[in-house]
Amino acid sequence: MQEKKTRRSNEQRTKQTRSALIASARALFVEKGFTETSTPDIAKAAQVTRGALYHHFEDKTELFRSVILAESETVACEIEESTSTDMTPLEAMMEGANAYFEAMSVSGRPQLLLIEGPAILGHVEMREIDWRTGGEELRQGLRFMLEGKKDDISIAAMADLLSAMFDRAALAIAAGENSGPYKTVMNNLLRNLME
Amino acid sequence: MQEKKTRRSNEQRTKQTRSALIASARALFVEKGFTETSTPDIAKAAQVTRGALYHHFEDKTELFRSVILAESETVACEIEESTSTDMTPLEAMMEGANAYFEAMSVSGRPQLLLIEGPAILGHVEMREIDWRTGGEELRQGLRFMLEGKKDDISIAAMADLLSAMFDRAALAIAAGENSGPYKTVMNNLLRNLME
DNA sequence: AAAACAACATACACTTTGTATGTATGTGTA
DNA sequence: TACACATACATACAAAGTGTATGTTGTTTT
Repeated sequence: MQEKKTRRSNEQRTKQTRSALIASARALFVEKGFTETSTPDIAKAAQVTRGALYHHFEDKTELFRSVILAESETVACEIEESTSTDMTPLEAMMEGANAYFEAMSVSGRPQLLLIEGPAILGHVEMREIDWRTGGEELRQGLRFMLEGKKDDISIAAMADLLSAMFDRAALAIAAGENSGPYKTVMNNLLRNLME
Repeated sequence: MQEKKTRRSNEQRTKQTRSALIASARALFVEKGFTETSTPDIAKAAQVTRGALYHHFEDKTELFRSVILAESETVACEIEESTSTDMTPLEAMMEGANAYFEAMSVSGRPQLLLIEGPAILGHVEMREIDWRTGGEELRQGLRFMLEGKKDDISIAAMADLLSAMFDRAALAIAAGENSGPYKTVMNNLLRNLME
């Protein structure tokens, strides 16, 4: 009759608790935003106590950071998997763009990565995370496509501006706008960059 | 000897108190962000009590909204004043672009309008505010420039994406990046849209 | 098995928010 | 001018949330 909870190694305990917290936090952050989400609620949803939360994360912001990092890495992986080495730079760009939109169509991602993230962690840190997780590929692609035509500074700026458009498109689509026009405009723009 | 505070009409009292609160709130929101700014601090800075704050604003968010609206309208005005009716659409666009960057170089504006705003008020409301205060002019300009070449839907999408680039450029510049490359890329892009 | 450590749990002190209620100052009217 | 009323503000309070300090249970090490 006694509910002897299965014996778990510390490693397992940590992994499971952290996962549960990150998953529950993600859901609540998406639903109500960072500030409107309380640590008691997160703990409740993850079926642990606040003590566990504060044992594994320095504070609420640190937990948020973990959520963002996980989300960001997922997106980066999905983009990377969509492209292969035997594509032309343009093909890779186009495929990457599609993969990005696909990845960002997962519920809550635009909100987390493009709205809450910059507000809570700051635009500068979010930009760094972006670069580490996928944004660099965009710059690489541009570099190939514009070899010799532009200096590196301009290419960096262009990559930044381009990714701003991708982000805005993802947000608009998430907000209910028709995806067609946005995707068309983006595709045309990429193509025009090649000439 | 007694500090008889000058008799003020209710209209004056309201105007002064609200102004003081909005000004102090703006400064603190820029300095520490919305969530990290407390209403006691705002009231202290404005030299009124929290009672006054909650008398004039429904809650902290409503005060924030007022700050954002004021800021947004200022930017819109500065852009509008920069253009005149005797310019070609392209000229007006270019001038408007310059005016935007100029306006967004005021300390705290990118943070308020592009980061905190979307997070606190939501991306959808911020987009509406944007349209009411200046964003519409961008769409108008595009419509002129692309008369007949594109349908209205595409033009709306393009305007949105274009403004996303402007915003990102403003943020990058505010974050310390060199403004040159960003402005150059934006100018070239606008020019290329004309052909 | 005992000590040591990691993973939690509980209790508390503090801050913050919004509201409810009280006071003062200005305003319309007789 | 005096009174009634409305508006602007002040104070007090209840509820909720954050992070920390300290206690307890489970796991690992020796």
